[in-house]
Order: sequence, then structure tokens, then C-alpha cells
Amino acid sequence: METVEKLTKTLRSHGMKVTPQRLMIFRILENNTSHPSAEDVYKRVKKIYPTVSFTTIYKTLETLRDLGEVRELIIDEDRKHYDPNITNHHHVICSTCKKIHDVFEDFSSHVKLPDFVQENYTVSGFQITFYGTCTMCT
Amino acid sequence: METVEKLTKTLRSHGMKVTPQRLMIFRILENNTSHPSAEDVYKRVKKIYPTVSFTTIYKTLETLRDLGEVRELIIDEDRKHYDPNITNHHHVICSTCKKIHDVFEDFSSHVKLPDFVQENYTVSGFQITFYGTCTMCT
DNA sequence: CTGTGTGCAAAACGTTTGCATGCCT
DNA sequence: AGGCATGCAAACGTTTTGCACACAG
Repeated sequence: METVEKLTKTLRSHGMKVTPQRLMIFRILENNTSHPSAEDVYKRVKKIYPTVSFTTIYKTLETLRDLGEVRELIIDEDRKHYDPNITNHHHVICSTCKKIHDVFEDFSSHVKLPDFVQENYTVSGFQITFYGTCTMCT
Repeated sequence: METVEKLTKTLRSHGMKVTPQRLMIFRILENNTSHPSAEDVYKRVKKIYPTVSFTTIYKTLETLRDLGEVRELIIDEDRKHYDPNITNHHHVICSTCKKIHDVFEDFSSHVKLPDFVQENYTVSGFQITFYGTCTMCT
């Protein structure tokens, strides 16, 4: 995700509006490596801005996703998670507590697209998910 | 997944029962590479066994998952998919039609667990998901 | 002033659960 | 006979939607 400052300009250039609710969400996401769910974001915004609605959180996250500013992670079976780090990286998820951590190793030189995939798909990228149990949960 | 025949024995040895509904579900899953959702399975069972309930489908898929006979795929944001092939392999998903295909390349020798993951997690495995658009949807 | 964003309530969706009944073993 | 499985309806948790109002530009 860009900085909040740049993001502000990006929104305006798209004819979108910069509201205090959105600013708060942007600030919460900026440099956030905790892979929050919509509810996580909601709770944190609510502390400072008690009247926010879930609707606004969902709509804003959708907007950010559509702008390519955050990546929607489909890793946890229970809920979606949001990652403001849109650079190539991967994840480990603990099967017990569902906490997600980043894996910054670059596997791209090792993970070659198989022929059949190349022939039948226009691949935009790949994601490696490591499954396991974290030390806290062991 | 084992063959329907073996699966029958496995269930019995666990004090579980082999019902016609379950048999039908097993047969639908056997050698199935289409990564069906619960609804896909439901529709197919319903054709032959019109009184089945969704509950039975869900419960049976849960049972098979708990027995390690099928793998639950968290890849499609809309629904879970089930894969009777529990050997190590990966997937491509089309962002448009959501169809999932197998990728049988073995990347295990190339995807080394990063130190930090090894230290903090007991990793059971990893899954590579390729994202893209299939030729049908282009 | 225009139109995008907000917030509420309600709906939608896939999935799970409680419970009475059915049937495998 | 006993207990696990089935099927219905209702509940669930997350996410989406319709709509009136608010406010950024």
C-alpha cells in the first residue's frame, strides 16, 4: 500500500473522496503486518471513531482491493484477511490460532510455471501458504 | 482418497456407518479432479438420490476431511472445495470462473522452509496457488 | 450543488447445529 | 437393541445490499 499521503491523492484522482473514516482505516493498515480481518480493522477504528459501521469498513477494504492497494488473503477458512504489503511474498498460517505471518523468501526463480499451466492460463502470480502450528499453540 | 471399497472398511473400523448417501458421495468423489464444492456434490447426489439433504453432504465431507480422506481447499473466496487427491500437489485457479486445476509439479525440493518459519512453526506442508485467467475466460 | 460515502437495518450466502426420526450393524 | 446418520428447520458468522441522509469536492 502507498503512504496515506499518496493514497489520498490516488483516491482524489479517481474521483473518490477522502473521509475521516477512510483516513483512519488507511492509517491502521499502513505498515500493518498483522493481516487483519475486516472485524479487526473495525474494532480498531471503532476505538477512536465509535460511530463507524461495518459497512464502511467493508466498502473501504473493497475499494482498496480494487485499487490494488491491499491484497485480499484467502487463507483462513473463517474470514478474509487484508494485507497492505502488495509486494511478492508468502505466508504461514497456524492451524490452531489462525495467525498469519509473512514469509519473505523469494521463490519465484524456483517455482517455474508448468507447461500445462502456461498453455491454459494467463498467470498473474502465485502464492505459497505454509500450514502448521506455531510455537505458542504447541 | 482410498477406493470406495477400502473406505467402507475404514469407516466401519471407526465405528461409522456406511449408508447409501455416503456411498453415493464417495463414488462421486472417487477419482474426481474437478475440486467440487459442497453444493456441486449435493447437486450430483440429488440427481440420483433426490431426498438427500445439504446437512448430510456437509457432515460427510467433514467426516472425510477428519479421516484425512479429502483435502479441504481454501482457495476460492466464495466457498470451500474438496479434493479427494491427498497426495502432494498444487493448484491454479481462474479468477473469473473460479475453476480449479491441479498442478502436479513437485516443488518440494525448491521450496525450502525459511529459518524463521522453522523456528516458530511446526510446518506440516505447503500449498502453491497460481492465480490467473483461463483461456476459456480470456 | 453534485455525487460519492456513510450508517442503519435487512438480506444474502455458505455453513453449522438441535433435535426427532431412521436405519446400519 | 443401540447408536450413529439423516433431514428438516432454525441459527450462525461473515459479507453484501437498499436506501435515506451526510458531507467532501
